[in-house]
Amino acid sequence: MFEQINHHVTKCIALSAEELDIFNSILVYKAVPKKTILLHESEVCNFEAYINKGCIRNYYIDENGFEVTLQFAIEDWWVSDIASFQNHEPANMFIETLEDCELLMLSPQTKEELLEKVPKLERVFRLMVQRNLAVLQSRLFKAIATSAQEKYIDFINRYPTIPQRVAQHYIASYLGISPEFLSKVRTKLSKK
Amino acid sequence: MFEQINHHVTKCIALSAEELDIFNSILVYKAVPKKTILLHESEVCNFEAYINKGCIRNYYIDENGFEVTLQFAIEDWWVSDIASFQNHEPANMFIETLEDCELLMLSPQTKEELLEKVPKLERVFRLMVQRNLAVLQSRLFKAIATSAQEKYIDFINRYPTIPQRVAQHYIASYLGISPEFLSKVRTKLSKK
DNA sequence: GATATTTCTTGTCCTGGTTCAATGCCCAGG
DNA sequence: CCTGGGCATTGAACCAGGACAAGAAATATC
Repeated sequence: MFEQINHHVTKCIALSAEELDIFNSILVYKAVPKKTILLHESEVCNFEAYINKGCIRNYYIDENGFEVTLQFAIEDWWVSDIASFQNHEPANMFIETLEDCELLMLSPQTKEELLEKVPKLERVFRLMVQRNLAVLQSRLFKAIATSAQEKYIDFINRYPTIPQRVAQHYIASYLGISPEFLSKVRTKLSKK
Repeated sequence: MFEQINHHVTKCIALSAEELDIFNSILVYKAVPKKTILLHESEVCNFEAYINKGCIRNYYIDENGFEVTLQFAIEDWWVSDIASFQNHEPANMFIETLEDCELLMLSPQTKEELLEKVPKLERVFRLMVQRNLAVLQSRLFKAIATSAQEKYIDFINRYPTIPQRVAQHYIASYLGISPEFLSKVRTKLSKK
């Protein structure tokens, strides 16, 4: 059950067997069916979840009901609303499973406890956030500077397995275009 | 010289006088004239700079020469290409002073040294990155989901001092619209 | 296996924003 | 004091992508 996450963590930093044991003993396993809302806007997010198996998205909704998918997360990713989790403030996004999922969870308390017992992990979490930041930066850039077609091509290159797993209109909401237009882009591309 | 940055850091975490001394002794002061490129794309970023005074922007350029301003940074902010700095990989952005600046700089080596001597700061830097991430998330959302006019109104509410300090076309490139259209949005708003 | 529901496609019309060009403005340098 | 180069503004023509509607395809439900 823990091989995957241990491999994930030890890619960042070397840990002894005891440290890994502490780490694993603190994680809480949870199986969740698909279409479950893990976090609702304006709730405080009380988890950071490592995805052992499954697929999750988090998204915003604006006052007109317009939905923006912020991220798809699959195996070997973490999901959370970090700001809400960290500062115990209400989240401004939703987190929802798209498939049946197996998760390994931390709460604010257990994360605190973990970092106290294995301070080296502080670095792992910082690197995680940083990587996230880099991804988001390049995404913002593309959202602003490129056409719908380029965005879609870039998306399937970067996440080739996602299109087979999630409905197309979610991808449209990730790219910031209408589902109809995504469909048109796709037919245009397939004609080449 | 260090009051400002010390205040900034101790807002996050309590530090003893000795710890602050270590911190300050490691920082390197640097004055830089305006219009200086601090980091050029494809260089490795070797600094994290705290802005004691001045104004800086970082931006991407795509293959067609299209420019996107990722961030304006003023007093009490840090600038860097964190991914490049951390992983010693080539940057994909530029960092440029817009005014004469006074900076307090860390290099990868001195940051490492600092974190070793004052491990508590690890947390400060993580929180910094997290805050950055939260800002970027909400920005991506707005870039995708809102009109040019909304983006501009949101911008001046969030950063009321910036418009007086930087040229308008930089703001347009931050908002992801053309300078001409920003001008039209502004005249429209002023007529109300 | 039939039906209901959700998802995807296709077409038409419409709009927010771009591009290009012309004009005026500000101010830095001689 | 003039002059030249970047900025901002305005207008006209254009286009990428949105909104809406209607049908087709795929999935879920019983």
